[in-house]
Amino acid sequence: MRVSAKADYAVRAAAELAAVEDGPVKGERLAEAQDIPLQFLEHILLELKHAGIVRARRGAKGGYWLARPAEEITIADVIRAVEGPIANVQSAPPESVHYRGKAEHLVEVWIAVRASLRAVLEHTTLADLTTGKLPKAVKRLAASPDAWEHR
Amino acid sequence: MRVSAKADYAVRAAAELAAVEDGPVKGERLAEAQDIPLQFLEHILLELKHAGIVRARRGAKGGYWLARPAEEITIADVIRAVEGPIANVQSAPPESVHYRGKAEHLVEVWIAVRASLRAVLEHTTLADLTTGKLPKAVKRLAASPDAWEHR
DNA sequence: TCGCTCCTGACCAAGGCAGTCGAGAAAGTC
DNA sequence: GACTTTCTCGACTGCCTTGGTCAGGAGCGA
Repeated sequence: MRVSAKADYAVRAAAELAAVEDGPVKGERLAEAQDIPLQFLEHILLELKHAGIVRARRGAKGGYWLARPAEEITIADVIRAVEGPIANVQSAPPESVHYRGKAEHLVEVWIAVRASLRAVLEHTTLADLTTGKLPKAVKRLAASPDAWEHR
Repeated sequence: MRVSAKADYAVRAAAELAAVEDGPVKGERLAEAQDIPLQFLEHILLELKHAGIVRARRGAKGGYWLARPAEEITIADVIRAVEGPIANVQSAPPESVHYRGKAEHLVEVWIAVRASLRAVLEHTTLADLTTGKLPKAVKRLAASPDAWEHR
């Protein structure tokens, strides 16, 4: 139930890419802008490339750029690219686990958990993130003061 | 973004306890009912005890029982007892991280993620779970057919 | 062909995860 | 008081993930 450094870095780097439209940005610049260890970031960018989220060119004037418009890439896409499926239970998708006894309805709870995560992550795009114009439902969730409380 | 075996086990054991009201249940019976390795389960039950969710007595006729009524214990309580805070980013609470550059609004997204998890987990009690009468919002989330799709 | 930048695999330390083991301490039961 | 039952709890283990670093290679542009 936590967001790994890798996922966090990946989203931040992608956001940075979403904000520039003129040509490739080199890894070094992304690393500086977001304060991410360069060599680690390069691994992450490679995964994003393999997932078809980012493109890259080598050599002078090389760098990375988004493969699709920022409006069409969601945060969920980025996280899945580096972390695999969201909200697995015991490394298996929730719909495939089978509960017995008094825990039968637990599967519905995990499904609901996943659905509510998706509701946030699949509807927020990189464009939303860079402009700050988050979807209304997300804004509403983040607006409540006790969403900011620690517990 | 995954549910650990420990959290899953903890909730299942707690659900099993919620379903009996007559006296203590021994660890062995819980382990069998939910198919959980006994010795591992005992560690988990101990943590639940330290968190004040469960009580225990040793000796013949000993066992475990819920410290409070099942209607007053939420799944979030149980998960926090064994896993710590829900939805941390990089092992720190989301409201304490500071983003720069184009990722500034990311903090709101993580807050929204946490809030939406809480909306499910803090409103579902052990009583809801054993009776199958989940909160309406949770039912609604789990009812959508594509909540069950893999992706 | 030279310099730049990405690409990739190997490696590493620390810590978490999912348990197992074994000795003890309390609570009955006879 | 002996005995059994059951929780308590620390130690230990093997494996995997996390969060990196390092070194070399491969493609690109000039």
